[in-house]
Amino acid sequence: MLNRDEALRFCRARRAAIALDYQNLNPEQQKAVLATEGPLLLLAGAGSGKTTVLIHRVANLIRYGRGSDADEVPAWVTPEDLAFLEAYVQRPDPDQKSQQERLCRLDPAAPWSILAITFTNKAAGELKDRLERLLGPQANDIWASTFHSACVRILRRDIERLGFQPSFTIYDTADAERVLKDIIKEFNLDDKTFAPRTLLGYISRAKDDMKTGEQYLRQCEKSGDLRLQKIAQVYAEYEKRLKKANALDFDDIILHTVRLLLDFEDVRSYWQKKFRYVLIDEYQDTNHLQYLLASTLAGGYENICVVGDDDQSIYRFRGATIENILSFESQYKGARVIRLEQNYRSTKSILEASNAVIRNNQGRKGKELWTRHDQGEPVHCYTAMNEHDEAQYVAAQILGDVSAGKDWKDHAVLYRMNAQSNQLEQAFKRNAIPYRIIGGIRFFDRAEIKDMLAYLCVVNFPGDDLRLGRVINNPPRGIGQKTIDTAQALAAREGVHLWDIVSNAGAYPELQKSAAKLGQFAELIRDLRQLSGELSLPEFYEEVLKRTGYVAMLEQKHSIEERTRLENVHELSSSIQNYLENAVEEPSLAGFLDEIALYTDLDAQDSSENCVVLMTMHSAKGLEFPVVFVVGVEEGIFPGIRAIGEPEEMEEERRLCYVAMTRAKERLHMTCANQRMIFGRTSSNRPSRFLGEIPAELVERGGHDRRGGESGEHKWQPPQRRQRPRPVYDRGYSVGSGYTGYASSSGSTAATEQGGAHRTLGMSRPVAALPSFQKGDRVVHTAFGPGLITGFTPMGGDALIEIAFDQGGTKKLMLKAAAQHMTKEEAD
DNA sequence: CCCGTCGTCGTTTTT
DNA sequence: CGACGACGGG
Repeated sequence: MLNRDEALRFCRARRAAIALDYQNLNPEQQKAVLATEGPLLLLAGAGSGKTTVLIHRVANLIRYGRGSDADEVPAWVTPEDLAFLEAYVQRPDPDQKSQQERLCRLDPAAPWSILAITFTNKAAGELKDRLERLLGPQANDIWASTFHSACVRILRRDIERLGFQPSFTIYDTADAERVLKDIIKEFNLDDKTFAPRTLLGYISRAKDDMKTGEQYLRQCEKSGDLRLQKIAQVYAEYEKRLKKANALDFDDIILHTVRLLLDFEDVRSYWQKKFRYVLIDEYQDTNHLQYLLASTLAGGYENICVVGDDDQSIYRFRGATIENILSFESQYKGARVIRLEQNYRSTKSILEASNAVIRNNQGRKGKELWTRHDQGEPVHCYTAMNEHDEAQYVAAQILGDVSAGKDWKDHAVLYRMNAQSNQLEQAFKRNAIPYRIIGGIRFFDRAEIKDMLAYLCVVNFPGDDLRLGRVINNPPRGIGQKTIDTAQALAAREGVHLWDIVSNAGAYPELQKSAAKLGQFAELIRDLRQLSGELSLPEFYEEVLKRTGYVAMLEQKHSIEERTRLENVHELSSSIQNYLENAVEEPSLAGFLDEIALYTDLDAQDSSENCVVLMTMHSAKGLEFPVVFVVGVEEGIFPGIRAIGEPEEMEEERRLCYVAMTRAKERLHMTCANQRMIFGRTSSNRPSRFLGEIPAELVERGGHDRRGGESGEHKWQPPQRRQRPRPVYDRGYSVGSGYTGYASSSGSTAATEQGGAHRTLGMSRPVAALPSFQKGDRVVHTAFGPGLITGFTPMGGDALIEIAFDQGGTKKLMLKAAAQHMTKEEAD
């Protein structure tokens, strides 16, 4: 037993000894790792090493428990131990490491008692991976997951208390909108004043407020607003239908979990006892409900650590409330706050410019990032004549960088709206720049994939009226809308599922005409249900493809579209394979559907692919690139038209600007255009106010500045640039060399190009229809004449091909674009 | 019942 | 410009 003074010294030495494990972290980061107990707010600026801290913090909990943050000493500690530890801190000896660990450990946390919540599956996956690398297999027991998957795990266990079957299905946004649309139709409401999407927003907000349909209705009745009352009625009906279908939408997953925890003391205390440490990442993106969930789960030990950056809150439009982070300290009295302000990512110029912009916001905690990095280049602001010129500038800069030794993948182009990507794509195709678009249509959002999943859902649970309605006449079985309406009306009247009517159609005189067809369909589903019990999942899926006639339907047609769909449908079986390989529990159809519902993004993007990346500024959050282009920085676009005159919205746009700018490590370009065509209309916007907020001395201007004459007529050139392979920009993009002549013809045809107009290059398994050229083919190009394909590199949904032309040397082209101008040379 | 044409209306996104 | 939904002819 130590005396008081010795105990104090022991604690100090213990903390210092533990800190030795984290010497590569800066003092603030170390503090965050070592502060294990009680509520902690970690304000982590962009590029401040947040994830590293999170990982080490978890590791510390598992290795040392609360050893670094406690002022108590185990009774078995002797003065000799104290002496040992103090000496160890002075001169660490690797041979004595295990002795040090034994002395420093205090209630080490079991992996399963740690809950680490992130927003995306990707982030959760990365967290798990890095933890496993650091801690070994025990990391698998850590609950590192998204809000939604953690809640589903909780709900599968206890949701019966709320009157749902544990086998509930999950409705995605499209499903939810479908249900709303049906209700709107049934209620005879105008779908313009009651747009499903808008209604879903109201419902979402009501849920965030923890209002049931009934409660919301009562609240709206008091308000006297007729439209709100209608909306509340729709919500009540929506709630009823989901309950009947045993379905939960994304909001319900959180809402019902919170209900479960609040209303059932035993459930609550079970989970509160289980989770000794709760960590929430991206806290600035949480909504009220998620706050409730987190604080309730952490309500036992109150060891809650939230990590976030109020300046990077960009999801207000989907319910995130910056209040959660701003008021954390008042929610948790005695909460510790640690600021991570050292930035390890960007140059001084980029950081100072970003700081200057965000400083114009009112509602923020206040935080100034700094770096040890060099000043670097100024921020390059280029004023283009139009969007075409803008895209060409970006392309030319990238070509310059690459010839100076940079990789394609060192570049990212960020825009406000997906619609802005088109011109950039064209420019990249013209200049043979391999690129990849992130976002847009995703694999699991494709119609054919949703169709197949709907079949699986119906087989899993025929009472799934929504999915049944989707597949009943798809492929066409002669079951028309009228029949479906009749059956639906019958189901509503009798209070049963659509399936109950369909599978027993003969009993209803109203369905006399289509009874045979309905019977056939019912038979199909019954057969499949039987098979699902007998076959393995992949075998079963093959049967579904065959027996539903879906594949046959696609095989009949021969357009590129159908070929692509066919491939996608087959591709789904690799998702099944993937599920089987990674399944934690006994794999099942229900388990697969569960996973799919929440893991829209199963196959993470392959970041090793050497491509320029194009994405929205929103998608760029959390990423970094040596060179970043922020395009369309104009009033009306960024900030968007809807934000002008709305101070709150404007601040959100500014935060978005901050996020976009801080993605850049070495060089940041921001561009705007004097004139731009968007949505088929030409408009002329002034440069964004955000540009004006960057101190002039940090900026280098270029391009066609309207006011400053043509001062910066020619764009800035990177100092290290020596030669450029194709001086496309300098010669002007519309007239001149044969190359650009080709470019303009491509520009006009590109819109009709097969497959290319679709965003097949999304995050998920791009199975695009590629024109059938391959390495070794002899081709004739309309602009360059005959040649031989000497290189073929698949890239996203496209491919970069290299062609050695008989005259004029070797050119690199994007296949989809080039195919427009190429034919195979017939063998003679 | 199926497929084609015309007209409308456009942020941002994860689960 | 282009995706998607509402109508009307085959």
